[in-house]
Amino acid sequence: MAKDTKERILAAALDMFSQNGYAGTNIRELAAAVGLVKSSMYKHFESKEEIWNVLLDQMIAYYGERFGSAERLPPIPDTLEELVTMTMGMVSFTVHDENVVKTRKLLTIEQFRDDRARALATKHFLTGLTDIFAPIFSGMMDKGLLRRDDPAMLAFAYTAPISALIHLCDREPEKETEAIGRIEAFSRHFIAVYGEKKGSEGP
Amino acid sequence: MAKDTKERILAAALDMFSQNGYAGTNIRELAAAVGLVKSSMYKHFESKEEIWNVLLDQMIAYYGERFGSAERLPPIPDTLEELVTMTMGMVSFTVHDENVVKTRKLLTIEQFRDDRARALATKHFLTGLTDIFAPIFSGMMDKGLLRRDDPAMLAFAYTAPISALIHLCDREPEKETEAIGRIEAFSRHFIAVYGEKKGSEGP
DNA sequence: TATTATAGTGAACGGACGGTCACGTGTCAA
DNA sequence: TTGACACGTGACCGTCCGTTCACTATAATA
Repeated sequence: MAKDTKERILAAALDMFSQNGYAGTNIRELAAAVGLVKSSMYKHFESKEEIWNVLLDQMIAYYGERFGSAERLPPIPDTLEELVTMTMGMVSFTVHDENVVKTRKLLTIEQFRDDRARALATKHFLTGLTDIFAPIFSGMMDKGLLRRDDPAMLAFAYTAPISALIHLCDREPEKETEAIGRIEAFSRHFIAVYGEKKGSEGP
Repeated sequence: MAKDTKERILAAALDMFSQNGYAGTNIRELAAAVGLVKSSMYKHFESKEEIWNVLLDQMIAYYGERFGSAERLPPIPDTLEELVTMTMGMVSFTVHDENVVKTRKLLTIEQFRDDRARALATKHFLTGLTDIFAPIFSGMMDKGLLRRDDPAMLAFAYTAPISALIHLCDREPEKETEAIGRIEAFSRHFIAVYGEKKGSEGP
């Protein structure tokens, strides 16, 4: 119960910051959440702001190694149905993983106060998703599964509505089932609109 | 400089709450922003929390009279191009009107802390938009401008990406021009995909 | 064994916070 | 003229905030 204290503090900070925001969180409660008293916090961090900065460092690093580098990309689906399956798997993860949910809430709350949070929020909510799906859709077009079109535009048209419903899950968890159902319905609508009827395309 | 003080306090509160959040705003600065000293605030509101509640009352009432009641709906476009024009007009308003922008930021920041903010956020960011566009698309289908489909699904597929880019404007105002350009591009993509080539439909 | 580093504590700090109050105005009705 | 009221102020209150510090217990090092 010694060296991991720092990490436990960061975990508690993510929890509390994501719920009450930076300004709405105080060191006493944060310390209590890890079984310490407030003065002990300063053995591990030199200020409340440093906790915030290290937490953001961590989130940025995690995002980078998880989505940033080339070719951690999922495989190109072989059928339209596979796209739906893959999508629902991703959604299920992102909606149920505690740390991912808390990270999203944190970025939502603090995006107007901190520049690094602002930049990471744009990645999480917008560019990151299209960057993942544009190459997928491009590959599916090559396989003749989707009609030829601008992959980036398709990726945007596909991910933005899904992202909106993920935000709904964050905001109103009791609507999660409904939201996930709507995501699947939207995904099927999407393949109905953009999918090619025939799976072949001459050279 | 007497009776409108209350309203000026509310305007300043919207401004500061939307920037720094409820917890990050203090009465002294809020009072100074309207040229008062903090003790004077309590002639108009009995607590900081009451300011918050009245402000939310106001936002809910404004939303209700603006979008809530039946038939404040825009007219059904007669051409696909008109849909683009109408959309861009709405977007321009919602991105440039100071109070609308501040309201959106406030709801974004406080949606996890206050239940009424939570509910209003869902209206602003999700259901309100689809409720406006579903009947529009339904009407356009009747006119043979859009292919027959579920109007609610189309409205969702149309408004969610636009909403995502409006959020981008709120978050990174320097990207506004780019974002608005992308909205128009998306709108044209949408009518290219869902629009009927011929403007007639037999009975 | 003596020394040093680490992790934790309680008490205390100055300052900022939300809120109260006695008081001074100006306005307006009786 | 008087009284009541609305609005604004400076001084002040208790509390909570982030932070510091002298101190202790423990465990590794020499």
